[in-house]
Amino acid sequence: MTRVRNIDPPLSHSDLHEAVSRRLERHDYRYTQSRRRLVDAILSAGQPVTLPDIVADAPELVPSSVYRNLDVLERSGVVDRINSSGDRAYFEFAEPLLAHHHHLICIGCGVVEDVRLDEDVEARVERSLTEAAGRSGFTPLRHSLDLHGYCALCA
Amino acid sequence: MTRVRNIDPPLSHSDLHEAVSRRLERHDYRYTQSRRRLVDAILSAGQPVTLPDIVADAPELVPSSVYRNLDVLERSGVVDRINSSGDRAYFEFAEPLLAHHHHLICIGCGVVEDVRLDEDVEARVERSLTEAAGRSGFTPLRHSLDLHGYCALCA
DNA sequence: GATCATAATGAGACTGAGTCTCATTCGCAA
DNA sequence: TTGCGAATGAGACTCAGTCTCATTATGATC
Repeated sequence: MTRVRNIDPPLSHSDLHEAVSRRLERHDYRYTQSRRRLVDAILSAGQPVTLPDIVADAPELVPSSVYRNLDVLERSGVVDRINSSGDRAYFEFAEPLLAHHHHLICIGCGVVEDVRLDEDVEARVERSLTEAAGRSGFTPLRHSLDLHGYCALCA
Repeated sequence: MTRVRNIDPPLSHSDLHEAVSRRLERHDYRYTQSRRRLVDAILSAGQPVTLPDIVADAPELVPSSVYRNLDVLERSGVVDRINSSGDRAYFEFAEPLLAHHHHLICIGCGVVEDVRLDEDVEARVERSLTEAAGRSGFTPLRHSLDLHGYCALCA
């Protein structure tokens, strides 16, 4: 699992653990050894990862526990789940642990890659979406702007 | 399945069937009775639908065939698959059979609702994304701009 | 309209990502 | 150090979606 890191986390390794710990505490979860190792595995990938990616990087982690802990991390706002076009979910650090960004999703192999846009475009999108959501009685939390197509390998 | 229709198809009922037929033919698929009924079921929903929605509306349709035909319709550009936060995929007519639009995805129940944005915002997003994709050697086909949050029922 | 080759269908078995269960272990508080 | 609730590991389980294969519909040709 040696992938290019597209979006650098704005925090150092120890600050990241610190931030994760605070978020877990706020939700009455413990920052255990295996959760720490899970966070390290996601960090070392530097890109959205699937369960197989995580277990390949840290074979001592047990799948059922990893799923459970990804769920805990998601509830605590540490991790975001990305539903790609494949049949597996991808996970990555949630904003603002990772800078705001979007995804290139390959229709061929389902791989997910991070990408950033202009501040200007972001602001307009945000405003426009919030307006539209209001009309439907929808309470928005975050937006995901994904580009679907073929990655360099599948093209 | 009486849902509000958010985005009207720009085509009449018969024009829609005509357009679907043409797209299937272009891909050497036949527009059979059961595919016609499937298209009607999606049309009558007026919103993104899951397999249970479709089968509830047209019980004579067999799940395995529906999946197979949704796949055929997707390959032919008749239908788009939406990966919501739930565990089931949603389907709706692809653009330009349906006007260009985006989705409100409920984190609580996974339901998907259609929504439209300003032309202006769309144009900027399109330009910005295409640029970003180019930098990654990615071949873009379409973008999906989804808003994640809670629907009126789950809020 | 009859015949034929091929595509599509229906029924059910199968796959596999993700969840649940439960006995055991860990982590924290007093 | 003890005790108790939270977390873990191992594996059974669920169920959306896919695959298989025998049967049936479809459209092309005569």
